[in-house]
Amino acid sequence: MLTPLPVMDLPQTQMPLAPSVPPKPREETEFHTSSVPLNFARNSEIFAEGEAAGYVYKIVSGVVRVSKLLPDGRRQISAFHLPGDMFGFEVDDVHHVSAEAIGPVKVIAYKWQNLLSATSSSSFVHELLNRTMIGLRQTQDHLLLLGRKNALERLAAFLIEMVRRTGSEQSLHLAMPRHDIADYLGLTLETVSRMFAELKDAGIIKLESARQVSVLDMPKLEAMAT
Amino acid sequence: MLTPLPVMDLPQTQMPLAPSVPPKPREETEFHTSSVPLNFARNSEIFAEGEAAGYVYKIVSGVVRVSKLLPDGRRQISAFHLPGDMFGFEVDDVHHVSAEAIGPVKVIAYKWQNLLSATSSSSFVHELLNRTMIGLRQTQDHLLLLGRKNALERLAAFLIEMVRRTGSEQSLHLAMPRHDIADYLGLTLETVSRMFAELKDAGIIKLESARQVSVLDMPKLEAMAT
DNA sequence: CGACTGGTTGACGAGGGTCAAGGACCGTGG
DNA sequence: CCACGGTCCTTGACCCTCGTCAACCAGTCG
Repeated sequence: MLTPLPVMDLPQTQMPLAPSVPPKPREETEFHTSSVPLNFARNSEIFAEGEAAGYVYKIVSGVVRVSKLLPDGRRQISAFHLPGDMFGFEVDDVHHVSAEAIGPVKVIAYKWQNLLSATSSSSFVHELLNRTMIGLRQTQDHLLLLGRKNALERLAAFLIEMVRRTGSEQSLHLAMPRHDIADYLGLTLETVSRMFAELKDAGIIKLESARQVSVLDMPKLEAMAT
Repeated sequence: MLTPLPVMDLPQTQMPLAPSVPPKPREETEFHTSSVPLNFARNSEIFAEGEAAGYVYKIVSGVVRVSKLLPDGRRQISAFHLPGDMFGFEVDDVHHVSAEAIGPVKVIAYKWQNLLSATSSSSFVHELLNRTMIGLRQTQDHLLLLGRKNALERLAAFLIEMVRRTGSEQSLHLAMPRHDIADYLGLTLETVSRMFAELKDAGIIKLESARQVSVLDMPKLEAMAT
């Protein structure tokens, strides 16, 4: 199940605010260990597309967005990661997506090489294979959403996904702004906002605030997600 | 590198034409072996969403589409698989996508359990992990296409992908009809047809026939894919 | 209190979907 | 050899969903 091995409890240095340079695992801190706890501030970059990959991250707290950018700035968020999730796997040694902290985030970074080395149990490779296959499945589901669902269906599916993953039936808290939801769903933030209003007007959800949503009629919401 | 082990050379029975019932690996044929060669006719189903999973398939010849359906018939193709590709992995024992032969297809089916059992080398698990991570990366790239690219960019990206994967610089042969391309790109077949015409009118491609495309200006095509 | 970030709402237009007609290209059979 | 049917493809006309642009509102932090 992958639990951190020898963990150095680093003095948790205060992180600079975005968009300044994010902290990376440094030679000195990872000298004797394969797992390093790290903190990231709101909107700071955990790793960037094109950067050398070498670590796998497991979230302790906070939410992370993983995304790809086009040269002109259009962005697609491929996943949100919640506490317990892992991200940062790469086939080769280059990241082909970037990862950013949506709010303050605590992660544990594992050195990729150590995980696949002979010393590590093969059960870990199975674990990793499992997580990767699950990620692939979720991404395929998301393809269907982006390729074939309309705006209302997309938002409904998003809310259902969040309710399921956070385990919060009512009074769901959304960690991310409308802009991130839009870039996850392949929409604009205005359209996301309009669809929230539509679900609200239909009596399916209640907006306590922009980030705090109560699902009033789960069956109807599920019906809308098609 | 995963090559078939003891292969029984089955009498290659003539396949029924679609949409009749496709052949599945049967008990009698897999009794002593973990790999079975199979043939599928045009448009026949290799496996369906919701069906029990138990085999991994490697394509010998032909092209396979992997897709998901919404209840009302909207379809998203998540990938096309060419000879040498493998597909059919599942985390649990149920297929969450379906796979169909686009034309006549020859595959080798491997029993999933045998591949992960103690007898199989751990290098195979690494191989599988690699293929899955590559699939995940390609799917993430496709998310960006579906979520953020316009119709012309999508078709350009598709043609570039096909040129790269088939290794055919000029005179690319497309195995699939417009409808499948559309369902892969999240468009309608009419829009796909119009974008083909647009690329043709711009002098970037030449349409020998609907399925036979010559790329006249690869740099310009790459520029259009954004 | 003011500045900033984030969210909502409206007016308008464009990109791509829908509907429809017709053309091209097969393989089959008379 | 040609006619026929089926599948696939193209093109046009129209329309709808969602993106764009803009103004305004709400909450928060100094």
